[in-house]
Amino acid sequence: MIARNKNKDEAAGNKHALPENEIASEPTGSNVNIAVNLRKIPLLAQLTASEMATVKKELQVRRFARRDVIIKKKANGDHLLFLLAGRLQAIDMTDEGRVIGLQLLSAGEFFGETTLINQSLHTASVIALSDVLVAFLPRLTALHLFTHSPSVASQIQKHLAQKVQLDSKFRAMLSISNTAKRLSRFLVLMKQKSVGKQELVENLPTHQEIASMINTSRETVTRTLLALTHQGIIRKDAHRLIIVRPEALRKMTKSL
Amino acid sequence: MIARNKNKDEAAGNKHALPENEIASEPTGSNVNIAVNLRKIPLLAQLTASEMATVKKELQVRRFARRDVIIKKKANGDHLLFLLAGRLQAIDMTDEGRVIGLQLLSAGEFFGETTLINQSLHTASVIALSDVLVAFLPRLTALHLFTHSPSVASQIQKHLAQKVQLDSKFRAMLSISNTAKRLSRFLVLMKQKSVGKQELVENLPTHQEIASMINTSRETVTRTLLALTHQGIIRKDAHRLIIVRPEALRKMTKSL
DNA sequence: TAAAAAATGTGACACACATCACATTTTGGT
DNA sequence: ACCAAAATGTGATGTGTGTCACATTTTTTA
Repeated sequence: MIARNKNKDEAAGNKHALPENEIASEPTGSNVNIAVNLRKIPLLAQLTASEMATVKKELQVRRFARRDVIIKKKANGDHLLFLLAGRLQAIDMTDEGRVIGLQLLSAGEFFGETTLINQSLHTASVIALSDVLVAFLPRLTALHLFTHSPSVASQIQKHLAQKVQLDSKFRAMLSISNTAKRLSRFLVLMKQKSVGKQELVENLPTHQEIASMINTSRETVTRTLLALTHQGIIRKDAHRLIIVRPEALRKMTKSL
Repeated sequence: MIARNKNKDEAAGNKHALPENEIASEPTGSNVNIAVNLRKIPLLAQLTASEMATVKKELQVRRFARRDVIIKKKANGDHLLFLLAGRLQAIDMTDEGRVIGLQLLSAGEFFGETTLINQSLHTASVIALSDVLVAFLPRLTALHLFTHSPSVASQIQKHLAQKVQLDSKFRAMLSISNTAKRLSRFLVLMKQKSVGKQELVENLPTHQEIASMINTSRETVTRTLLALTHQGIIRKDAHRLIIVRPEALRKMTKSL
């Protein structure tokens, strides 16, 4: 099942493979000095002036290139991280070395929070899908906010609860045996806005990335997407996917 | 893939199928009047005397029989629930009607919390694997504790963070292509205590239940478990499974 | 804007495992 | 202690889709 990276198709995925030996606790990436508008980060938007000042003082911004590793699995959770610009993906690896896509992150979102809360090691790696800007907030400051800032505490609680529910939807999706149905369900979960009767998926991941998230092969994603296009259910346009007939797609996920 | 319940083997699973039409918001099950020792529920153990009094007043205990439905997917989240005795399973269904096992719950654990926090509808159903005793705490009281009791707030935060991390482990497990490896990984995730060099899985679910959690068929679970037994890696004894050679099992999950 | 690297598209083939259809054993209810 | 119902065990068979091996197109990078 699914490619092992000896195949030409996958080889690329391993070029920036995570070096197992080097335990990075010091964040890598190049420091940049830019003014961050903290009010634009939802989690921090409602901090008091004094909290805001502390955060501003301790926040460090770093730039990473596409394919760089921002968090390495099993490393310590020293910081809460904010994605200021670009796109990230949380991944794990099977023991055969195949990538398992866990989560896609967009600007404004934060990550690394569960590791801080549990005082555990990172359970997944995070890599850059594009050039990115990431802000690092030291562990103790972040934990203090988690417990002492009512606005942050409540947001974290909601955020985690939502993540748990989303994960259970993903689990259900992964349990669909038929690959075409699984992909259809994935598209339904991915869709962001609706424009009239049509629905939109912006920033469609590559076939390889999709494959890694829905537990199938790159080729099958290609074939299935083609089939859906021929049936007039979806349409592709640059990096967007338009669900032309959402009902048809949703029906795909059900009836045999 | 995997049985559709027209098969004799699965038919049983559908006998107590969740009736889609009836939207149960009132909890079912028969009321019982027993004194609950709240200090034995970890989440409530550190409440103040006055909080404890309120909870005691509002808590309702109900008894359910094996296979009863305690929470129905898409119902409102009106209560936080505590499992006082017995075993529960959170499940979802594929559109073909196959059961997807999401989580096993044992005495002392609570559930229904994400629905309360998100003010959403239940995203999964919960059924009794044995006769059970469940305590119901009304929504508003529970939410009040979540935000106003520091001990509860912090426990909920840790609990959710842990759940998220466990879910990601499960996701990784589900992405293992080889069924035997997947089952081995599942056993590793299930193992509770270690006795000397051997490891224990108490309350081993039925083959059918295991199959529903690791996305395979009941027959394959039977065959694989048999194979592992013949290799002397595991041993079965009543409702326990003994991992005789943990290293061997762990190696199973890796090398091809 | 050329060259290199990713991403996408496509046919052929093999095999892991779901499915089916039973037999046998264990568990649970009365 | 009995009977029914669940759970477990086992062979035969068909097929969905992963794998391989390329061609073609698009995107990056120099």
